[in-house]
Amino acid sequence: MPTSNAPPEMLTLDRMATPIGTALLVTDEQGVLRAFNWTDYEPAMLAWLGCHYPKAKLVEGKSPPSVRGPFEAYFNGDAQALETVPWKASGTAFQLQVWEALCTIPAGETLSYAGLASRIGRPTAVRAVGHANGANPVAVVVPCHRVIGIDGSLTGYGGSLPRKRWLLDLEGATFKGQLAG
Amino acid sequence: MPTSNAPPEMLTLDRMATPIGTALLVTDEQGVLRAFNWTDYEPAMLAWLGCHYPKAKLVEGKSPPSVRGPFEAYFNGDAQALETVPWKASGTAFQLQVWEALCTIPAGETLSYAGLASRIGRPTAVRAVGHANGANPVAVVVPCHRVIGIDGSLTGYGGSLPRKRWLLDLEGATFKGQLAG
DNA sequence: CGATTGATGTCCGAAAACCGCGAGACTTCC
DNA sequence: GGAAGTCTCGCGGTTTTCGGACATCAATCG
Repeated sequence: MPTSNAPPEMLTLDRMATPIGTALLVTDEQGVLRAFNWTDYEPAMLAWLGCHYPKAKLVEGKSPPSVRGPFEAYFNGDAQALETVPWKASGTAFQLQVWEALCTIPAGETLSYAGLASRIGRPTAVRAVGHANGANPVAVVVPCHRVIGIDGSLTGYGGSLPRKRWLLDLEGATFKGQLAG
Repeated sequence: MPTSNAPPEMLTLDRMATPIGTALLVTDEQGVLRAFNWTDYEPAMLAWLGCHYPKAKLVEGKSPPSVRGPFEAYFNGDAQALETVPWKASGTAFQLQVWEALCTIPAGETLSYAGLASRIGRPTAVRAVGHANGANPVAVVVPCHRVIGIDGSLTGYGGSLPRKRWLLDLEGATFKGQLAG
């Protein structure tokens, strides 16, 4: 099966209710996840899509079960469910390197920005890693929320810190500022 | 016939001997001229192609007769021959405006930079017009060589001044510094 | 212990430089 | 005189450069 590297011609936008807001799932013709976000960032996401996939038509519709299913399982508490979701991201070589490294952090664990920087062989590029982290278009599936400050504090998250806290709680990770019990 | 506005996927590079050097003709799948230059600027032209048509594959081959024929006629002395050659250029709105205005200068005539600026409705944008003139990717067909200083001197030409002089001579234009007779 | 600084990739906006010009003021040299 | 050259400056789109801001962290210095 010849997997095309050409940019997608059509993208499907699905909406899914979650405990932390309505999620937006964007998949291509092959059912590969191309973008993920929450509705409060919908304009920004649409702009990003227009910039990175200028020729793609965006239509509303359901994502395939191979994508939608794992998301439903995840938000029902199955922290590993998203590992099977196929994704493809558009970015610079450095960003792709960071995003792939993110996927090596298992659910339930966390890593510091410095640790992530070391893991891609550039121990000093800490801030650059943080920036690349924030540019991740397929949040949650590429688990940028598992990166926290070296002292265990949550520092930042594009989808708002409460969501980062909620996701890490669901995955059973430990971090600073966590509610006791 | 649906004429696609999409960037070309394949470009054909042809070489043609002329009295002023070997010319490079670049045409797309529809036989539309996309670039023209001389071999002494080949690296620069290839770089330009790579920048403006990043996805196009460049192959050596003959241009279609609808392009090659007029060029041969032109260099044999038929000054009007190139008016039928289809061309398409990639540039800013301002540049496109300048390049189309250039095509209103008939063979055998010249126009000053200031005159060209007035003709597009921006009488003070003289240097900008000169700059856009120099960025013309389809030289000779879009006759940027017919623009000269207000005092009749040749000023500049991307393909070197001797070529500008030769082209204007072929077209029967008058200008400063012309050989008597 | 608090404040400061340096390293790093990417993006973005502002600012400056670049010119295939032309007009006007001056100088030169018959 | 005056024709032709030189200098200076303003013009404006494009390109290049530069500086700051960041989802950080460790080292340094009072």
